Amino acid sequence: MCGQCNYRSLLQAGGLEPTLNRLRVLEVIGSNSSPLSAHDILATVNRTAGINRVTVYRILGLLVSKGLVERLSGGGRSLVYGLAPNEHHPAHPHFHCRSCGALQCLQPGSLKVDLRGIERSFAGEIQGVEVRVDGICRNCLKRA
Amino acid sequence: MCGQCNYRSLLQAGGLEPTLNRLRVLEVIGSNSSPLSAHDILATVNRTAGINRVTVYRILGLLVSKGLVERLSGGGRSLVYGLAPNEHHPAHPHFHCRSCGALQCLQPGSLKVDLRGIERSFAGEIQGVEVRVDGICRNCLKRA
DNA sequence: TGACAAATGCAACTATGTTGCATAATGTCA
DNA sequence: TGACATTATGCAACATAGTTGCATTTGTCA
Ligand SMILES: [Mn+2]
Ligand SMILES: [Mn+2]
Ligand SMILES: [Zn+2]
Ligand SMILES: [Zn+2]
Repeated sequence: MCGQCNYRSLLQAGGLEPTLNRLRVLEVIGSNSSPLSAHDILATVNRTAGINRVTVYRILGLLVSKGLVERLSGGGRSLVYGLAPNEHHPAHPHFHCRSCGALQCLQPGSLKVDLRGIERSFAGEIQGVEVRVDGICRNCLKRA
Repeated sequence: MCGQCNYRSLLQAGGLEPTLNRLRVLEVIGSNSSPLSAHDILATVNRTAGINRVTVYRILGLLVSKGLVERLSGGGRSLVYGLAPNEHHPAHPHFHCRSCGALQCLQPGSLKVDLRGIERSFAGEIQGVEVRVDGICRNCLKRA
């Protein structure tokens, strides 16, 4: 979630024409409190203006390839999309509820990952680390 | 990968009849050096004896629900399956190559995750943490 | 053996994501 | 501005991953 990002500038910084569709997709991702699936992004954008499913997938691919958006495993069958870490948005882990499927952002720094061991012993190039905590969310605990 | 597991006992410990299909699926998972997709498991089991695709999915669901096998995000569209952590198999992170898609197990302990911050601040029940490191593997680096 | 339950197979289906190709919108430059 | 190229979008078809309903087979046990 971000109140400080200028999405038009972000797109231009990534070398992408700031078309209306791209702006809408990026705004939906940026204004949501947790990462969204392509399906949810499509549905949300569609509430204000028509957009094709394939266009959404293509825009998501572009945004990820330019580093504006990160693509994560949602814990289920679909991938989810959130703003990529930047100066306003520190990287952070996510929590996936195995009961209701909800996904939430956890505090940046709430979970420390020490990469030094891998960086020493691993022969490839490390580009990112995804941490997903799984369990039962508070709401589902109450219901049970 | 495991040379020490008695798969038949594992199944029985999980309250599952040790049918041939279940044994074969569990052996394929247990003898591979990295987690496998349902597609790969099906193909491997099929080399020695016929088995239906749906049966494989159902067995995988059972093995996961009984805690014998863990289901992970493979970094792409499909989920992958590996032996669940136990006394012979400490939990460990995985590496996903964005170029060739290969998945490898990393050393247990090569990447330390400190859960204490979350355990203090998070209201739900934490059941597991999945860590996936993404990047370019050694082979793909050489090729480039 | 016969009754019952559990496991498997098969067809059809859903969900998610991709490709090829046509059209529409936009940018470039004379 | 008008011609032309480039880029973005839409649409249909396809591909892949996973699920469901229901019939058949296999196993358990009295
Ligand atoms: Mn987040
Ligand atoms: Mn592993
Ligand atoms: Zn929940
Ligand atoms: Zn590779």
